[in-house]
This record gives sequence, C-alpha cells and structure tokens, in this order.
Amino acid sequence: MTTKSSLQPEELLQNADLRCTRGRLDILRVLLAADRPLSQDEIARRMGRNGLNKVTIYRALEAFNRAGFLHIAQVQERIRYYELAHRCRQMRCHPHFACVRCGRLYCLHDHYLPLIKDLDQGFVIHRQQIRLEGLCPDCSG
Amino acid sequence: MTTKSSLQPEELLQNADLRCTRGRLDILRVLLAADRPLSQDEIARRMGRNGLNKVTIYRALEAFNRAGFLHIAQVQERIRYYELAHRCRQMRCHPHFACVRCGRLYCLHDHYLPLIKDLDQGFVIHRQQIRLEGLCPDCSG
DNA sequence: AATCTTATTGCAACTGAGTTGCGTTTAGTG
DNA sequence: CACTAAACGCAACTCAGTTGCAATAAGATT
Ligand SMILES: [Mn+2]
Ligand SMILES: [Mn+2]
Ligand SMILES: [Zn+2]
Ligand SMILES: [Zn+2]
Repeated sequence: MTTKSSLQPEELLQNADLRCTRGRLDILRVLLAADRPLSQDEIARRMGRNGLNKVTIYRALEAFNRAGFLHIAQVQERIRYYELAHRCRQMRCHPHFACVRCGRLYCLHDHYLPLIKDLDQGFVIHRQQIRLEGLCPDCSG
Repeated sequence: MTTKSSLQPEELLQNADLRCTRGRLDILRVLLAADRPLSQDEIARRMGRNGLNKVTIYRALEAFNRAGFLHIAQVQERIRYYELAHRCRQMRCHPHFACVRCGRLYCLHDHYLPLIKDLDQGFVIHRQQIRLEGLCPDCSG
C-alpha cells in the first residue's frame, strides 16, 4: 500500500492538511466504494443530491493527486479516470485493462510487474503504470 | 518488431491498403525521423511547407493506427502522442518515461517487462503499455 | 490517354473535458 | 464570536480532437 495510514476519508484529508468538507468527504466515499477508476462525471453522478460543482470536484481531485493518495489512471481517452492510491505498491501502480470493444476499464489488483531498472543515470522514477488493452470476458466470447 | 515488413513509407501504406499520397508519406517520414512520440501539432510543424490540414493529419493517424503500424503513446495529458509501432515487440510496447517537471517524454527502447499473465479467463490482451513518471536527468540534478 | 470510382483532403463549425478568474462561503483556529 | 485562508459556485474560456460536406486526386479500368 502506498499510504500506511487508514483509509478513513477524514484521516486522508487531515494527513494531507486539507479541510474536511462535506463535499470532499463525499468524493472520497464515492472513490472508496468504487471498484474501478471513475471520471469526474461518474463521481458527480454517484454523489447524487449532494452534488458538487464540476469545477469544485476537479479542484478537489487535483488536490488529492498532489497529496499523493489519488492517482489518475492511464486510459487511452480524453477523459481522465481517478482512483485512490491505496491499491498500488509504492511506485508500482496496479495495472489496468481497457476493453477496446465495450470500453470498460478493469483494475488488475493482483497483477504486478517488477519495476523497470537500469535506467540511464539521472532518471528518478516516481511511478510506474501499466495499461493492457484488448477484449474483456464479456466481449471475447 | 511488430511488422515484419520494411519501414519504407510506401510499403507501410500499400500493405495497409492505403493510398500513397504525398501528405501521408510526409507524415510517415516525420514519424520515422522522430526519436519520441509526437503530437499532431508537432507533426504538422515538422512537415513545414508541405503542411497538411489539421483534420487530414488526424484522419491519417487514425487510419495508421487502425492499420496497426502506428501507436498512441500513453501520456498523462490531454494531448495524444503518436509513434510508429516498429520499436514494440508484438504485444509489448516499449515503455515511456514522462518527466513531471519539464514535461519531456522519453522512449525506453531497450527496457522491456514481461507480459502480464494469469489474467482471468476470457481476457484477450492486444497490447501492454508501460508508463514511468518522475524526473529526467536534466531535472533531477 | 480519357474515364470512373472512391479514398483522401480542406474548410467551417462543432464538441466537451478540463481550466481560469473572481466574488462568496465556510472550516478551523483562537 | 471574530478572523483568515481554504474551499466553493458560476460564467466564461481553452483547445485537442471531431463531424459534415463539398472538392480533389490516387489508381484501377477501359
Ligand atoms: Mn485501478
Ligand atoms: Mn516511444
Ligand atoms: Zn469489453
Ligand atoms: Zn525533465
């Protein structure tokens, strides 16, 4: 796990020196309950009535990302997908599988590859992400 | 290498049943000469006088991608970066390193990781891409 | 070489995820 | 309760990539 701390929304925010607001707690609850990275739009829709302004959600996600407990999953699209970082190992993020047919995105929580090594002198790796694309079980039948 | 065929622009197009036009040959020459994935804008600028319309470039890249000899490199940005596929091994693309400070993108042509295996029944992998982010030699000093 | 078919191209207008500026609200401190 | 900086909402913006359609040209056919 990237964060040793608990996954309580309150603690995530406090540890990052972010204010504990209703909206940010809601965003975190949505992300904690999600089983795959979500777009801003998906997050907003899952917040339902408590809906925050689009801009506010983007700014919160940006702050979470800066704080390090949120990742932007690599998807070959214009839309970004966000997820909490707790399922990643230090620099190695869990891989994602993108289905080229139905567009679904899967988290491969239990599939890790070693970190790339022997980079040229001077490269400092912060994060390694892996993306698979192909057909998902629903679409390969 | 993904393609057994030569890297002559003409052959790439003919093998893919695409018409050999001046513009498309120019795009391919630019990509062949590049040492990293390029955006549409960068491609256009490197074509200089022979400049094609933006839309035409996008449509050509789309066709190349469908034909399989061009890849869209995974970069955590809104802009897409394109490169020829000849430096990738079957399903395993060569990794890319993105510097979080200067924004530069590096191709790691000689660094490969094994293909992820033991996916759940039904997943069919077409491509595996790896993205590293961190500081490049220029920025880590 | 002239003709035909249809892939390719250019242009203008569009789309929409993400951003910016700024005035208002509110969490957290004391 | 007052204070201050963080968080918020809204309107307007940006700009990479897309779409529709008419004009052009590759290359196959006569
Ligand atoms: Mn994931
Ligand atoms: Mn590359
Ligand atoms: Zn699928
Ligand atoms: Zn750098």
